[in-house]
Amino acid sequence: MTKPAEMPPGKRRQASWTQDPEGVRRNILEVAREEFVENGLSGARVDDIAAKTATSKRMIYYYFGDKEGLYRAVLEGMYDRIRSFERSLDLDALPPEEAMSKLAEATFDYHIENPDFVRMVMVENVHHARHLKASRTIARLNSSVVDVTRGIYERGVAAGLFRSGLEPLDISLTISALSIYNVSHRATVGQVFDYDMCTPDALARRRSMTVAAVLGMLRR
Amino acid sequence: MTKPAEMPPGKRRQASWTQDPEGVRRNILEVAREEFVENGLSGARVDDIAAKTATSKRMIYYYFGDKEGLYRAVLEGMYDRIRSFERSLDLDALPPEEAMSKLAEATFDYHIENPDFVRMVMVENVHHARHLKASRTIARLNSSVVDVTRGIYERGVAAGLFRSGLEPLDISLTISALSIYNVSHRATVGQVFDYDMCTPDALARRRSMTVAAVLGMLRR
DNA sequence: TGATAAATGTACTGATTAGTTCAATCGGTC
DNA sequence: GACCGATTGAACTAATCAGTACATTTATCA
Repeated sequence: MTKPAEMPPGKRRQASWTQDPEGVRRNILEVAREEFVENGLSGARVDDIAAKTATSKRMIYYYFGDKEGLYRAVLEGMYDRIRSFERSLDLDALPPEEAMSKLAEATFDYHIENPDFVRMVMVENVHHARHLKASRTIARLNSSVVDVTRGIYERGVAAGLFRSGLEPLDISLTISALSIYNVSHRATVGQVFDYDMCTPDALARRRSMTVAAVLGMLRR
Repeated sequence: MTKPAEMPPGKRRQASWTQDPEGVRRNILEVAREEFVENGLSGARVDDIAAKTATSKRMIYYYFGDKEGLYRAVLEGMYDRIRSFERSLDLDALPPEEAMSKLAEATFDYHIENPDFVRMVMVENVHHARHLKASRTIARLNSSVVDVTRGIYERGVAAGLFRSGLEPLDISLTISALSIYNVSHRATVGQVFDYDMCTPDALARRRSMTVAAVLGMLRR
């Protein structure tokens, strides 16, 4: 009760400590996410990550092997999250146009609320998705959103509301493009056009324009 | 006439050399563009750039001061190019819907044909547009495209073709989002959905969907 | 309780990397 | 043809950084 009580919580235990593999792992992953999202893979520093951790650099290598292993683990975690978001979508009960609107809005909102994911995907694209390729967990766990989109689209075509001949995947990609852009290009757009896409007002506009664009593209 | 004739053009002059400031500058910028586009700012190596140059590392620092100065110069060059593309647009003679289609298509094509620019903008966004901010040349030389868009949009509204109340800038951003995505996210989409957005077929589809989305969003 | 494996801390190292030093050479000019 | 600023080359350096060696502590279980 002499020293431990005054420890800044989460940092610097010395004489005695208790094992907590899962906690250490989580802690490292959290810090690493912030650093990779902020600085990219090559910009992030293992020493900086370690310093912001409750543990030491040693542990990073113990659990994740090397810097890229850590990066991959962060990436996988983020894809896990969005996959579970996609699985949570349940739009079968709604009429086609409404379902498609809700799908676009939910996707839009997800990206606004998860800028870290958007930035990580950007970083990964700069690296030509090399680490995505290397990850068994992620590869080929793909199409849940596309299936949702296909379902809605086909109902819409059957109901005579949507024009036929479109690829569901293309529809998904259009929604994705319009959703991601607000986050991914916020900085350059902000600078070049002196316009912040992420104020509540701007977001409301861009959100409704996204829905309008998607539905406009589908209607016959 | 003894040595110079057999020099691999652009590399390794030694005993004697001829001054060519502009050539050296251009050469460095070209190589640097490739490297920054491929590896990002922190991923690019000054030594690698120098090695691929017809000149030496010394010259990089002589002309550009430091790594960031070189990066900024590359960035500025790319924005110069797209600004001149934007100025070249002349759509006033066309009826509003056709003009808007052509604008969307031209923007789409520009990004497909200039993946380096798209990637550089991505990199810059990862850095929160810090270098764009620092560049006098680029800052505030903005809105030419938006002016073009506004012109077309207002003609369309006046003609009763487009619904009113939209922001021209938002229309520009929608076109931009749909155009950039194909290049910027080619790698991750390719991996996650096992789909190459940049085959001729895929591009044709995405191009026409982009036009459909933009017009669909504008029509009343 | 003692042996063993898992988890952790401390201190170090070899390589890489941005940036520099110093001097040589070129292209004009007077 | 000598002088001077602009341009260039080759080798060097100080700092940074990913990764490691080695020792120590904790938990588990027989």
